[in-house]
Amino acid sequence: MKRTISRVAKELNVNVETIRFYERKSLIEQPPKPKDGYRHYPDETVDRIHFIKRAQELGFTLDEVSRLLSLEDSPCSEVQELAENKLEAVQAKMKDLRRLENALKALLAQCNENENQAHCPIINSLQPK
Amino acid sequence: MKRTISRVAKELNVNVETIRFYERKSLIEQPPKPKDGYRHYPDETVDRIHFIKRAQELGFTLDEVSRLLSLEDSPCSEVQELAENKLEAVQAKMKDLRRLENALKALLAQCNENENQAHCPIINSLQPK
DNA sequence: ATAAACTCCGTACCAAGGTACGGAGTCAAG
DNA sequence: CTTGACTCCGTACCTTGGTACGGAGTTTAT
Repeated sequence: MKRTISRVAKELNVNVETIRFYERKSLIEQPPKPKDGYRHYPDETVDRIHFIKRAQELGFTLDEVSRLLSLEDSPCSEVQELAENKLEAVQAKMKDLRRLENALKALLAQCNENENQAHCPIINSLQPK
Repeated sequence: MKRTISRVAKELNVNVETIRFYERKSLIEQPPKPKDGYRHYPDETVDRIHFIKRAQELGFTLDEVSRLLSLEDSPCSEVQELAENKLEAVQAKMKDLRRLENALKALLAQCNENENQAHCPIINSLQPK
């Protein structure tokens, strides 16, 4: 029995709508519509969606996944470059979050030392002097 | 001379449209429109936008900023709770990014050890076996 | 007094990654 | 053979934090 779109969805634990969305984005190819009946999806499409999902778990956007898919048979170096850029972006984001973490921790520490529970040092720090 | 919206924008280095956007979101109050002429913006509004911008720098969303603004004269504990939640969210996000960082580093290491430059181990790891 | 610059207001649009809806066609089970 | 489930397709909607546009009114500079 042929694989309809909802079978694919079930196999991969994604929504039918998501698959159609990937089709619209040209991340996967829409199988031809048979004279009568429903479209059926080959193994390649299932594999491709799998690929997309794994790449997303690595933090790649769909646009980047699209590039990765186009590099499937390309030399390592091009893929490597994408991965390096992503790594840098991840590290930059972490740096920013560390800044937030430190700022929040400092403010919370001020709260704990605060005698005057009626007025919060966090609010104070946000108000222009 | 009264402060028009573009004066506020210039003072705070934000767009006029952003100020209007905050008005629509009820983060700031729109000053009444005089019988003739333009609205003019009091110091309080400028201070409030300043507050918004600083809170955003701490990672708070506009919805959260809205809550913070409503807590301006509330006991420390409520503000503290918001900040603690934010800190937790920041730390959770960092944890996720560290996972990405490690995964990407591991893949890039495989690339560097890779003899067969024609096929990339990153692509390999994304493809279903 | 007229043109340039600014305000006001409603509405539409942007990214990203989907989700939801509605109507028509199709398929499978009882 | 009918009912319920599924597909197909286009389109609209969601979130977040704004940005852009267009026309009418107003103010300022020359």
